Amino acid sequence: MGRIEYKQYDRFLVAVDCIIFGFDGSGLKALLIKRRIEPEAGKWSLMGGFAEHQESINDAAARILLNLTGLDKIYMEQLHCFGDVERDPGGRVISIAYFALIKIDESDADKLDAHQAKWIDLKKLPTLIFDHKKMIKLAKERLQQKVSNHPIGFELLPHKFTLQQLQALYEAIFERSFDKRNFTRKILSLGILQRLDEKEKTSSKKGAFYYVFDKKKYKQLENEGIQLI
Amino acid sequence: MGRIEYKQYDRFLVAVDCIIFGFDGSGLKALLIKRRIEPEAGKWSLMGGFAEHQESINDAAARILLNLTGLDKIYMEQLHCFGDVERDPGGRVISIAYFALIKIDESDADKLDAHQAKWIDLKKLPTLIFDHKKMIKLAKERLQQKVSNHPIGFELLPHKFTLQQLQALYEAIFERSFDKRNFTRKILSLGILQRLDEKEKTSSKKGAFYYVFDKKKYKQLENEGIQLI
DNA sequence: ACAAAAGTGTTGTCTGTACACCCATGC
DNA sequence: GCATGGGTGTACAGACAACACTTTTGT
Repeated sequence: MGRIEYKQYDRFLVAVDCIIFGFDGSGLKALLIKRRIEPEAGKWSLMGGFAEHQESINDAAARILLNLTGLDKIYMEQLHCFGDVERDPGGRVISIAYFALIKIDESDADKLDAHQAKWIDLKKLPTLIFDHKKMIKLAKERLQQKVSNHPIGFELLPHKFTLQQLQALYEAIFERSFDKRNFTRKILSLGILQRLDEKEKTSSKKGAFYYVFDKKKYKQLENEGIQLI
Repeated sequence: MGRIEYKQYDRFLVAVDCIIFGFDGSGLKALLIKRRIEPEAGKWSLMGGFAEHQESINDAAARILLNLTGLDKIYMEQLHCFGDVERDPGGRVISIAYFALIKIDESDADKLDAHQAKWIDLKKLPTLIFDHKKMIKLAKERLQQKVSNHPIGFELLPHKFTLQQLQALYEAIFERSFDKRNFTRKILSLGILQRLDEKEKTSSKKGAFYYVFDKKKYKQLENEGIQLI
């Protein structure tokens, strides 16, 4: 069966835009670039690109993320297809938005520089091209929802982290504070964290234990679903 | 600013496929058609069509739904973009899937006949073309999730309905049974149902009160979020 | 010895769940 | 008067939220 049908229908440019989240200990950040092509060259933008025929849309998203950050095997999830007629003044382009969670210090600094990419706090977003601000807003909502039931927050933290870092992350994502005692009890009761014998000593004299996320224990729980927040 | 850029990139056919849910008192149903174009003509399929340049993707979905059912102003939500390279043997087509909830008796029977459309119980799906079964599976999961927090289930019921119909709907969506007393208490405690003075008398001698969904009261609650299940 | 962050328990309230009987009516 | 589905209450258990003091150790 050849690819001979469907001749008479309109064809579209298909863009992929990536909302890349990171966390540096204080606020939740998105990775933004200075756009290099017209229209709107020089303006703040999400990292994006056009899908190609020989790759799936998911693969296109992975390629674009790799291109900017040098990272692959990253947590990434399709967000939404944005398909308004006038969303891109450069043409009839639909955009499939993806959001990704990366460890902020693992990205390739040279590549980021080459794209003039910056980590920008979600509370201090500049003007963005097209519908990119809407995309980020939706991505943040989806992240909140997802994080409530899945332990994907760990994708944003270093391999080992303290409970305080974890709590700070959740507070940044949900833009609210949690009671330290309740938070600790809840998280530990899930049984998906493993305490190391090592302590983080830079931010206190007593020192705080490091923990690691135990993926195996989580896999066991996954089907029942977990309630984190 | 003309539409002169982006010349060198690949262009895609963009399909829209609609998962149309309905409820007839027993099982949850999806509206399927016999496909009329090659490839795979004559096979069971979701209702779909190609997006056109002068319409948004959302508008395309609404057009396709109207085309099949004669209905507009229907609850419809974008589900996911399916973008695998080989998903459609007829060409490099990406598909944006939408799911819709309609009142099964309000659809236009002549139009359904014209497309050889049938309401098929989700538990008895036939073989479907392409990735359509995957689409339905994902749509059902999304419906469950959405219905847990939003009163969209009412879109599937007649304007006035009994508590038993409502419970049967939820049991069909979640594929489990609920305790009648707990279900009634929970639903009524939300304060979004209004009891009519009228009773449904065909299925019992005592008769069951009709209720209507009170949209205004729901709007007041919407921001807090509601927990239905 | 003191400053600074780490770590830890108890109580009351709310929410979910399990469970069984009387009611109204048409026949 | 009886069969049929309609409608209702209670008690227990688990989850959540509010709340403050002691511990460790580097200086």
